[in-house]
Amino acid sequence: MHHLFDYLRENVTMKIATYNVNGVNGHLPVVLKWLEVVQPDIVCLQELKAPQEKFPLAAFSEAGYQAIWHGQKSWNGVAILARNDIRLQEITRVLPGNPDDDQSRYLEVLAGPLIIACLYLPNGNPAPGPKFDYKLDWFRRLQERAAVLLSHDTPVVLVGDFNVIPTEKDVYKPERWADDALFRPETRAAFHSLVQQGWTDALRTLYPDETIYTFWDYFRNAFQRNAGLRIDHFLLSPQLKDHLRSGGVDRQVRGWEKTSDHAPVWIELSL
DNA sequence: ATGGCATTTAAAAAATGA
Repeated sequence: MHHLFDYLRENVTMKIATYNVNGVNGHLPVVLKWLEVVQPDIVCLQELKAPQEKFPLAAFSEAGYQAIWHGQKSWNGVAILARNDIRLQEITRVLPGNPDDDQSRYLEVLAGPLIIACLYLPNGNPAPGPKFDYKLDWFRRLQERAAVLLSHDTPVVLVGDFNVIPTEKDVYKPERWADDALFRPETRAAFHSLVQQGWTDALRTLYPDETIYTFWDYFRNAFQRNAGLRIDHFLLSPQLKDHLRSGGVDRQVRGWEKTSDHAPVWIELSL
């Protein structure tokens, strides 16, 4: 009976979403409304801005989701939600390589047939400086972990807020961002080098030439002017490349009241 | 070059973000 159930469930489309919520409690009504409308199977959240004990588990349970989360007081924090019929199991909540790193920015789980690594890469501003050094070192550690993940047979999705504008196409005014930690050559090189391991940038692959933004800052009517950035990404391991069916940005959510400065991004995989 | 806005923490103003 269980085998039959697994067989049936694994031959459907799985919708995976990522959303930097900029405060999971401050923006909880928006997150819940979006979940109800979109009903993704798996959701990666970043910037919880909540300590471990203040994660709103009850609200997500009521919405039909189980959760694993790694909170932190004031800043950072990542979580993975999965619909209740999906087997969800933590692998690690630490990005290896720096025992002194106490920032909650990485969570890796087994979710059904997939490994999902939910990440919130450091912003890195101002650059140059110690924060930029931390960003690049975090990137180095991520690339090491990503290589390990690629060496396994299980398909992997690296997903979250990378705080990287990969190309000039991904920012409304590239010249304004030349010295920013999200767009500096070192940052773009690190992202490019990661992708070159064999990952597929899902949204860019689906829409090679279109303007795709996932973030609009709160200032100067950035959303209304479409002055945005593409910094939230899905990277797919080689096994998943031919299973990518669709993807997009839920732009409308950015227009809601009391909303995050990011919009949710999603893909559909046929498994 | 700066600041525009928003969140959290915690009780005013600072730190952080991108």
